[in-house]
Amino acid sequence: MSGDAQISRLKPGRRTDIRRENERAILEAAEKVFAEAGFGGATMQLIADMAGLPKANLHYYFATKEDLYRRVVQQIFEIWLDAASSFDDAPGPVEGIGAYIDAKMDISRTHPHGSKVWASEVMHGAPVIQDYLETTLRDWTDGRIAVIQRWIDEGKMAPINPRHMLYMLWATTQHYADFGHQIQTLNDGKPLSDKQWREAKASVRDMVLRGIGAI
Amino acid sequence: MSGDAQISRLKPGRRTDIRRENERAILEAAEKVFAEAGFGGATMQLIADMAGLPKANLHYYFATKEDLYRRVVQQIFEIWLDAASSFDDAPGPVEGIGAYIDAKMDISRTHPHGSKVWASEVMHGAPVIQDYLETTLRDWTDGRIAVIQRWIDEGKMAPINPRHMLYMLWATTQHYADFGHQIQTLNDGKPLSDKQWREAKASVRDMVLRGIGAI
DNA sequence: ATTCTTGTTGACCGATTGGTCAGGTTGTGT
DNA sequence: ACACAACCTGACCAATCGGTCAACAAGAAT
Repeated sequence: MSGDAQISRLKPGRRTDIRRENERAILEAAEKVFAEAGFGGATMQLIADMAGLPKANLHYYFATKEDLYRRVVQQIFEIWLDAASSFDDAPGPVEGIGAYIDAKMDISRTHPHGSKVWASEVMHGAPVIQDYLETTLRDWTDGRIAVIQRWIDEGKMAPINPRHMLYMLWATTQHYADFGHQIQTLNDGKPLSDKQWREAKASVRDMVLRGIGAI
Repeated sequence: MSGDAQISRLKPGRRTDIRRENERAILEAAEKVFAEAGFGGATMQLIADMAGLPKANLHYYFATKEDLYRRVVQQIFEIWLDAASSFDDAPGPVEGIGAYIDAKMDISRTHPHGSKVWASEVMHGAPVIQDYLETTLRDWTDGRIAVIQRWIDEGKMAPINPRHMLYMLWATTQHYADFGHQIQTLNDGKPLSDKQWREAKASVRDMVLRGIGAI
């Protein structure tokens, strides 16, 4: 994951920059292609074309198609985990869950491709990130359920089932990324405007917070 | 779509039965394979094996892979449209939306594969059912939004945005099918029991109905 | 019994795929 | 100037794919 910080650090180095830039371009292109075509439908040639590199060059940086795919999936998972920090250090559900919804809605807008790749991965049985689900995600989920249960016990929200609340939250926020095309079609074929996104965020936040009796 | 009701109807006919049974077996296998591997990852050979037929026989009933895929997508869409009738003839949101949630949750349990195929299709830009989104789905959505708006005007629920309420409803109910694997992993690797499904349905219904101020 | 339609299938084909590799170029340290 | 490592890439390959086809088997109609 991270272990190359010793060799030749006199200058930022053009060589290092080349590697970093090419890997970034490949990952960006791969995220888009995997999202739009799925793992099976994506081709290394298409990713290469979109990244502006010859196909053989992709295999210089990423050994196999699966390695590249794995990196893309890990990327969105880490982004989501970072956003989850909104949950901590909150005095109650209105602040904690409200901030979490805002963060996840923002990610759905800024990283729609990653969200789709994750959804596709899970739908296909999570062949490459099953261990993440069983360790990191499970631990995170259990921790937040405990926090929510405490808020319930303190009378700060209705006695709902915390687990199903999390599912509703995940489902609703990610829906704006995963089903973005359907939403756009129902919006006269135009992407949601800034104003419409603000209304979407406010609607989701209000409905969820009212649904769990926090407001 | 439907136009063979004239020729040779003396008996139910073994030939007709063969065709119906084979098409059914192929569609069932295809739904599963498309859901688990995506359109690009699915192979006609795999579908044939699962249906218990030689591959060449698939092309006798369905000309191309895309034709077969199209039929699978149309199937789940019609099932959802049928369930949407729960919405009509309801005196208020508690009955109408409550029944709709129940129906969609039941479908997520009984037809998880179809739901995944639909999700995958939409995520990839709806290449084969774009016209359905622009016609049937749009009309249906506009109609229900009008009903919901009427309920709001009659003071039967809070003045939420009907469109975003529908999105939350679709997202949450279909999440139990599309992300069933993730839910199962977080349930100690075991599928939801009958009791857990009842609790899921009740949780979703309660949170949504409370979220829109109907209870 | 003969004819015709429907259903069945192994063998095959062109196209595309992920991945390899040899031989090249470019930048870096000495 | 030299050597070395990192980077680049056209050409190539075995495997797999969707789809075709000719030959055949089985019911139905006459």
